[in-house]
Amino acid sequence: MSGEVAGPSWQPVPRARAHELVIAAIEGQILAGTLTVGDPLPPERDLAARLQVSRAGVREAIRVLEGQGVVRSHVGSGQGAGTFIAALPSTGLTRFLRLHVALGNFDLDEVVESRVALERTSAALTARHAGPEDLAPVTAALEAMDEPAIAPETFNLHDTAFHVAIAWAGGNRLVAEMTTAIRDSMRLPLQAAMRQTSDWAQVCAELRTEHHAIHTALADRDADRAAELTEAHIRRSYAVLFPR
Amino acid sequence: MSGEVAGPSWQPVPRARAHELVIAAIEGQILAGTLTVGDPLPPERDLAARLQVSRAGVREAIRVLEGQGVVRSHVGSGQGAGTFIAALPSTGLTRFLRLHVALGNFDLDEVVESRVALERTSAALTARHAGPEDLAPVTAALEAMDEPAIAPETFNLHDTAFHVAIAWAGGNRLVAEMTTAIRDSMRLPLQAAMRQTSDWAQVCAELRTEHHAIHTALADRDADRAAELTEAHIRRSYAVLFPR
DNA sequence: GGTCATCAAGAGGTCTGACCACTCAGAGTG
DNA sequence: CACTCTGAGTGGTCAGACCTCTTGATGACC
Repeated sequence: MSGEVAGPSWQPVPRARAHELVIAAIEGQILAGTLTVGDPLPPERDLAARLQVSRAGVREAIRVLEGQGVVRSHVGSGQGAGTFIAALPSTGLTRFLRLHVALGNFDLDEVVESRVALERTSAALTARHAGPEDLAPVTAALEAMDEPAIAPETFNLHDTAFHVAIAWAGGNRLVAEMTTAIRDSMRLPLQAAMRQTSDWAQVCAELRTEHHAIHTALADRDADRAAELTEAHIRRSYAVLFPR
Repeated sequence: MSGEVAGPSWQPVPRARAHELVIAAIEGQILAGTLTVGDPLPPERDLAARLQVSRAGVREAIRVLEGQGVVRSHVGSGQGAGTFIAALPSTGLTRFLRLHVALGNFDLDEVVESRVALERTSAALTARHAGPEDLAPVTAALEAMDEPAIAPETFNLHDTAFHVAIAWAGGNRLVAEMTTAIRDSMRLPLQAAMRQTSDWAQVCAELRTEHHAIHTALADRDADRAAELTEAHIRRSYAVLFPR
């Protein structure tokens, strides 16, 4: 309690926990390129022994990385068993957004603005680069929504599929992952809003029309129009479904 | 091995692991709204007893949620000790992107396109909504980069700060978080590229000019110009620093 | 009465060692 | 040759002990 006055600046030492050291070790190998997609991690017991931590610490680290979609574990023996570097970004990102949206860390306006930014890009990319075969899932979702007297739940499902399919057709995986995660995190809130809508048939009809217009723009390879229509569609949807 | 032919469709049962059940339990409380930011979780031992799993399972679940920035643990006793619902989206998102970029799940073009989409939006939002006081950190980063004969590492640091500050000045936390995470995940690759540039002084001067132009557009509250300049700046930077 | 050292309690952090469940490879068997 | 069985190695789970940290109460001392 004495050296506070003008002493040498003591920077707080991190005091890392065991599992954080393990994460850092694995992350280091990944960033260094010595561990790439498909590679196996050593067995938990080995890793624990090598890093001088308990197996519990190793397992906690693996859980965190698994939660981020970086790693994937399989029980069993021989070929295929063990923990491997994976490429499953969706798993982690979706839960991440779902929880933080639910916690109110991001409110509706922010989500809408983000969706607009990402999906404008998706739409433009898809219009420019996607051929008819890439548009097949988009078309399929579009037609599924044309079912007469469709229930909000079903519609919402295909609606999600429609937007997600456009995102992936654009060929940009990062944009697509973020779009998927955001749209997915909004599925339940959107569904609740749809169920509370007074005139569902009317709303449904409008959404259908807008979807068809977007689809046409994509098929016409008109990037600007597709982007504009997508932005208008998203903004209008939220305005209708979440009136203030 | 007999009932395969036209038997009743057996859907695979999930076989969830213990920690996943714990996550689901906590996530359920969050989605239901009974657990919000600042609330404490029961002590690990209690939670384990209530959910009928071992403490290890509870700890693995908490680690996953901590990795996503949903929860935060503090040792000790009394007020302030324990595990709490938190709102730290950055922590998780940054590592997520850093690792997946390193793993090559997202390549450079995809990252650039995403940055353009997000930062165009940030720039426009900032130009529209931010007052001079919100622009202070942007200005500070700008001036820090004007230091003559600045080292690439230092420049890169302030460059990151500049773009991140714009993102936050826009007032959209989701866009800002994603922008921060992406920019941060590119810091090391960018730094490496800057160090390898043949004519650093020249590149540096160009980047400075573009930054100043963006700053002026923001101060002028010209959203369209700010967005256009930002897009051009990002695309040009990558074209110069990562020539093919 | 105030101030300070001390200590107990309660929280997370760690480790150990055991056992279970699953899966594959290969030995053994008809 | 085909099938079955078994062993071994992997992650999954658990129980229990102990450590460290932090707080708040206790009580001695001034």
